[in-house]
Formats: sequence, structure tokens, C-alpha cells
Amino acid sequence: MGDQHMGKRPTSHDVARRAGVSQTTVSFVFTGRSGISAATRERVLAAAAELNYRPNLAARSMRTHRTGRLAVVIPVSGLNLFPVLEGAAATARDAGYVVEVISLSSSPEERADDLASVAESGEYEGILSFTPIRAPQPTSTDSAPVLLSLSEFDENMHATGAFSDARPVAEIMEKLAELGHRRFLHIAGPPDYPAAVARRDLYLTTVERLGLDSLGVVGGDWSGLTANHCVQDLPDDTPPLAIIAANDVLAAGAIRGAVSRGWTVPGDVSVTGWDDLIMSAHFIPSLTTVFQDRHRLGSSSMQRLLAAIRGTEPPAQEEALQKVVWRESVAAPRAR
Amino acid sequence: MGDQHMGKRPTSHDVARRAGVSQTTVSFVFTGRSGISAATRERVLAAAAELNYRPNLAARSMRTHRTGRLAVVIPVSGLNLFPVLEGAAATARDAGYVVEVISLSSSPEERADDLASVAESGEYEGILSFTPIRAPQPTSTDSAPVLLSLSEFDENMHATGAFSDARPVAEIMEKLAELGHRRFLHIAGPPDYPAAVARRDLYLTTVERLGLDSLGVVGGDWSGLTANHCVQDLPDDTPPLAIIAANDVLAAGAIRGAVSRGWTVPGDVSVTGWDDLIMSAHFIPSLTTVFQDRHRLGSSSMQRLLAAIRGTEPPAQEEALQKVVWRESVAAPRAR
DNA sequence: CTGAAAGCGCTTACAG
DNA sequence: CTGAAAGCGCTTACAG
Repeated sequence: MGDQHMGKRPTSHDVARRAGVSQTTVSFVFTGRSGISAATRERVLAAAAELNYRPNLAARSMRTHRTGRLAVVIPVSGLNLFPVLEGAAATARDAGYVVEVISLSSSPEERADDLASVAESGEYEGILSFTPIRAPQPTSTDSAPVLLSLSEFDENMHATGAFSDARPVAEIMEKLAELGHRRFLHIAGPPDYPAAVARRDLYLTTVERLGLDSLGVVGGDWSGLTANHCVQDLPDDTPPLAIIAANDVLAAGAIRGAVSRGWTVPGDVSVTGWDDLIMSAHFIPSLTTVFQDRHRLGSSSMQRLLAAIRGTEPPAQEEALQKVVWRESVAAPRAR
Repeated sequence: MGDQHMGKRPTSHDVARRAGVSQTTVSFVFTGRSGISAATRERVLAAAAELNYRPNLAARSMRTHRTGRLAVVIPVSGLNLFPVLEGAAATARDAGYVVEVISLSSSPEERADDLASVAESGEYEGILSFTPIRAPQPTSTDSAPVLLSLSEFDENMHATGAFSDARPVAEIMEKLAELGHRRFLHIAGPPDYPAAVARRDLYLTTVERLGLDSLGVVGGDWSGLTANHCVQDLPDDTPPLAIIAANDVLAAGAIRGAVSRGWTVPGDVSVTGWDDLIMSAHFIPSLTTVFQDRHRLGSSSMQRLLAAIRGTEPPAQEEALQKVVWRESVAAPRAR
């Protein structure tokens, strides 16, 4: 039954023939153009359903000069960005866009070229990057797609905000100071991560503002082993101490370092992290950390990209994307 | 300079005009058709470079009836699948494909429909799923795209293998038995996860084969808290005990449960996990676990999808994707 | 409210 | 070795 059983996809012509209308009318129905009588529209839709017709997007794209496609640039490694991706993809889908995953080369030099060629390909209306990028030089001949970089990994975080918002650092340090802590140490992440820099800067500012003693800033990568060694290198008479680690892995490493030299956590040393990794709640002691709503982050980032593409105002950020989670790794300093 | 400065994308006609050849010749050069003189090819390429020309993929797709696009279906939640996605995307790119992220609805009923409509959209030559799926009913009118589900999340794992390969369970238990362990407990994952079922089954088989004592199988979700409670519920005289947990989060929860009731790990209780989460090496004690090469997993899954699309033989799996990592959470049982 | 016709930018027989 | 021409499946003025 039906005109098409040869495995060939039905076209708007097939639908038109079956519905007894012109192909133009079929197109009008599917593009939602006004001025089609309800009866005609019904006939067309029925015929389309019988044939299992769907518009050929390539053909449509060719006429409209719109691809309806957005690119997502994913990093070579890093956090669990999957929830972010989910949020972004769901939001894009609701807006009628499709999201493509772009994998870049591993060498940094090629990465820039890769990105430039993605931008110039003309295949995307917008690009959302999860990895630090520099906007490619716009070429004269084409209008570049809108490019947005998730600020966690971006150099423009002060402009874009949300992700690398370091404010929880201040909240944590204030609370620790209230508990009686005076001596602090920051274990920092890599200096090329804007979020790491933001946390470090706010640590320094807060030490100043609250008049605390700082043993300084150590570390400089995301390795738990580095954090471990940093703590091993501290003088024996360091405790009581509060360690602000730039993420949970560093916090875990720091705790291992402390425990291995006989310091108790949180008795001698309080430690805080960032990210609320899935195992952080089960760590011994469980980690005080900063939870990030990554799904919502992805969603709101995508909304900003979509707004930029459409030239509309981006929606205001309703609520904080981060929240301090207080757990066992923090306590008042033990009297010595 | 150049014919195009009005922001319009150059077409093969523009290139042809500039190179002084026909548009057909330009097309031949870009599709790599043989029988073009080196001189002509040079002229065309030079003209294309000057104009910054790239073929319009929508137009090409319309003629070739190939989209060059693959879909990746991502789960609502789960492991850190980002490395898997990277591996898959990189392999697809090398094969000339582009990968799109498909987000499914959160309700299970809609998910199946969502997937069916993705499959029927005609937009994809293949679909790789990270989440358990049932192949949609093929409609009579169109040839469905190739559909492959990562077996970690698939019901067909016995057929497809790799990801849910539970063999490390046997390796771990043999080693523990050698160390002197007799009494075992399995903390299982959810029964709808094929990988969880595979690990549980192999646990049971291995208990039998080695003639060990099993306290049974407990748990049934991926929650560390559940694992914690399972251990709390054990009789006081349980140790020495070896706990095989279905993943690292469960292992961490189990250790917390053991420690909280005064049992030492690994003195009284040995515990093993799965996944080698980033914090597992820093846990106290560090976790014995199973490392999975997820990047390679993504890559080899994509290779299988590509082979299926092309109708060629999938490449043989060179090497094990998983490896037991021995750490502090395991030791010979302490004499009691 | 509906239709005939042009054309988006390509690929691919076919002819020379 | 190269080119003229048809046509992929749509959208969109334009005309009625």
C-alpha cells in the first residue's frame, strides 16, 4: 500500500500527489505558513503520515541558508562535563537545533587551526566551547558563527561569569575564621585555568580582608599527588591549619598527606575542596566542597549562545549555580 | 580583491570562473575524481584558496544522499562518559563523519519514541548509544540507520562484549583467595545495568568454582549510602571478609560502613571497586579497582559502528580495555 | 486560499 | 582530459 515501497524516501511531491494538492502547498504546511485552509492542511498531514514523510533537511538548508546546527567543542580531558553537555543539548534541541561534537587535535597549535576551520566551515550557526579557546580571526568573506566559551575554561571569565565564580571561597573562609581558624593554606590549580586563578585570587583577597595568616599558595596542577607532597613538606608545627584546595582531588591528596604524617582531619587540619565529586561524600572524612549544578550550567550556557545567535537578550541568571556543602573535613581548630 | 566581498559564500561556480574552468571540473577536483591534469587541479585549488571556498555540504548531501552524520545518544546520568565520547568523536572525524549529540526525554516511555524518531529522521547514517536502548521497529518505507549500543549499557552484552566484560572479577577473587580469603560478599549495582549483572554473575560463578564462602549479594543501586548500610547490617563476627563492590562508589561506601563500626580496612575487611575514579587513588585506604580505557572504548565502539555502516569487518579488539589496579584496600586477612 | 516556476549549490552520467 | 546539462528536494516571491 502507498506509492512508495521501494525504500526511497518520500518527497513533498509524493505527499502532494497523494493529497491532491501542489507541492507548494505541502511545503507551506510544513513550514507553518499561514493561509492554508484547515481542510487542506489536514489532507496534507494525513498523506504525509501515511507515507511517513519528513522534509529533507539538506534540501531545506540549501534554500534557507540556515543549517540549524551548533557545534560543541570538547576538551581533551577534564572534569565530568557530561551533565553540562546534556543540559546544553537538551536546551538546543528544545530550540530546534542539533548539537555536534567537535573533537580537536591533541596538539595545542593544531587546535587553534581546527577550531578556525570549524568556525569557517559554514556548517554551524554557533559554537559552544568547553575548552579555552581564542576566537579565530574572522575572515573577510564570511560571517563567522557566534562563538561562546564556557567560562570555567575561558579567559574571559570576568566578562562571562557563572562558571568560574569563585565566591564560595570567601564563604568558606569566613566560616572557618568564625570557627577559630587563623592559619590558612591554598592548594591551587593550574594557572591556565581561569577558574583556578579566580579561586586563588579570591583566597588571597580574603586572607587580606579578614586579616588571616596565610602560609601561601602551593600546588599548580590538578594532581592529588602534588597536593599530598605539598602537605608533607609543611613544618611539623604547622597545625592547626585550614587548607583551601582548588578541587576535591587536591583536597583528597592533601588529606592523605596530612594523615600519613600523623595529623588528624579535621582535628589538626581542616580541608575543603570543590566540585562535589561523586566519591567526596564517602571520603573519610567526607569532604566539605562546592557543588556545581552542571546540567543547569550547560543549559544556561546554551541559552546564552542561542540568544546571541538570535540577537536577543540572554535570560538573566536566576540562581547561583554553586553551593557550599559542609561535611566532616572541616571543624574548629583543636587547641594545642 | 576577489570576486566575493559581499559576505556571500563563494560557490563552485565562483571558483570555476576564477580558475577559468567549468564548474564540473571544480567539482571533480573536490571529489577527488581521477582524470584531472595536475595543472588544472593546481589552478582550481589556488582559486579556491583565494576565495576561501568550501563545498556546501547540504548541497552535496542532497545529491549523494549521504549525510555524513552519526548520532550519539547520551544518558540522563551515569559515569563520566566524556572520554568515551572523545574517543568516539575523534574516530568518527578521522573517518569523515560528524557526530551529533542527541538528548532524550527524561521519561522512559518517551525515550523510546525519541530514539525511533531519531532513527527515522533520515539524518543519520548510524547511531551509537551510551544508554540501554531497544532497536526501534524498522518502518517499511525507509532503511533504518545502523544502530549500536555501548554494551556497558546494553542488554546484548554477551553479543557485543568489550565494555561489560566482567572478567576482572574472577582475577580479583582468585588473587584474594590466594591471599587467604575465604569469606566473600558482593555489593551489586542495579539489575537493569548489564555490566552490573555480568559482575554479579561472575562473582557467583567464581565463588562456586573456587569453593569459597559467600555471604551473598547485597545492594542493587549505585549509591554509596546503600553500600554503607549493607556493611553496617553485617553480623559483628563477620571479619575477616572480602567485599567485591560493583564500582568505586559502592566500595567507598562499604569502607565507610566498615570503618564506622570499628573494622579496619584492609586489616579486617578487604574491599575492591571498579572504574578507577579520579579520587580512588587518594582514598584512605586507596582503592583496588578496575581501570577502563574509556577513550579507547569510545574509539573502538565507533570503529564497530563505522564497519557496520560500510559493511566491512570490524577491527579485532587488540587488547583488553580493562585492567585491575591493586592498591591499599586489599590485604591478606588478619588472623583473629 | 492555492499553484507554476525559479533557483539554492552541488554530483554525475554522458558526450566530446 | 574537460564541459553542458539534468536533477537532488526543498522554499519563496509572484500571480491568480
